[in-house]
Amino acid sequence: MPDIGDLRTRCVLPIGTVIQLTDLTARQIRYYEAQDLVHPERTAGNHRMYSLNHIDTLLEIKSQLADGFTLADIKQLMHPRHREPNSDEEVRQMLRDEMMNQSRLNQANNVRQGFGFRP
Amino acid sequence: MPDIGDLRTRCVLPIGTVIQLTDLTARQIRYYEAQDLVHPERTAGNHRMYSLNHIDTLLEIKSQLADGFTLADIKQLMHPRHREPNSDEEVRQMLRDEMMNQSRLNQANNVRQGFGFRP
DNA sequence: CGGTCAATGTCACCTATTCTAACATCTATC
DNA sequence: GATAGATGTTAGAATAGGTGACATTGACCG
Repeated sequence: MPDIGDLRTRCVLPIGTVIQLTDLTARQIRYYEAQDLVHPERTAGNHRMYSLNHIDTLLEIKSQLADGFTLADIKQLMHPRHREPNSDEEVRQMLRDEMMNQSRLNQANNVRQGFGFRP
Repeated sequence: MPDIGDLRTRCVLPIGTVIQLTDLTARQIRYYEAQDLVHPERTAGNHRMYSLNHIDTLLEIKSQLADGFTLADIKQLMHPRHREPNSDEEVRQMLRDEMMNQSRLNQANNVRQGFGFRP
């Protein structure tokens, strides 16, 4: 009898389902993994399997990308490197740069004024 | 943006996942469907897809089978045919029969005293 | 005991889904 | 225009899943 309680963290969803739930393409999902942003499990046959938390992460990535962030930025935001020299300040600088650098967003459809959090 | 809220009813799990979560075999899962006890959706490519509610149903079936019920019994229990002549009484009689008929359970491992509900 | 039925196992054959790797495209930036 | 980041596309191979048929097991019953 398996433990059904931890469904948020259990990897039960194949990539086809993830495509449906996130509206991302397989290419995108695999690329974000290659960039070290999601880490699905693998079946014995090497097929990726995702959890609901992975879905949330992917939707978050999608949202950040739409806001003009880079995958490298998002990676930093998700895994802040405390204790490493200059890293905190570097991240803050990147965020400041992003907020100043509205060029990407100006061309985009929705011109928003903030990111919901301030460095 | 898909609606992620109704995950209990959304069919997102392939049969391989269902096998893991229920500890049933593919043969059993498909047979219960053939007996009209579960009704998964199908992908465009004809692959079965299950929801969390389907998982619950399958675990319930498994439990009832372990208690000595027949798939036909379980179907009646799940879809009681009200309004049909004698059907209610028939089901009650079946339940009484099951409770009296301990032969199957005696051979089984766990000799239980009740079913949690009484007709 | 031999037959029957419900439930499950197993196998063969076919289709769908996913995998990796490589190359192409598009866009913003320098 | 060259570059880099993000994504599209395609080919070829492997895994996962589908159906259908036949075999097996264990109760039950005359």
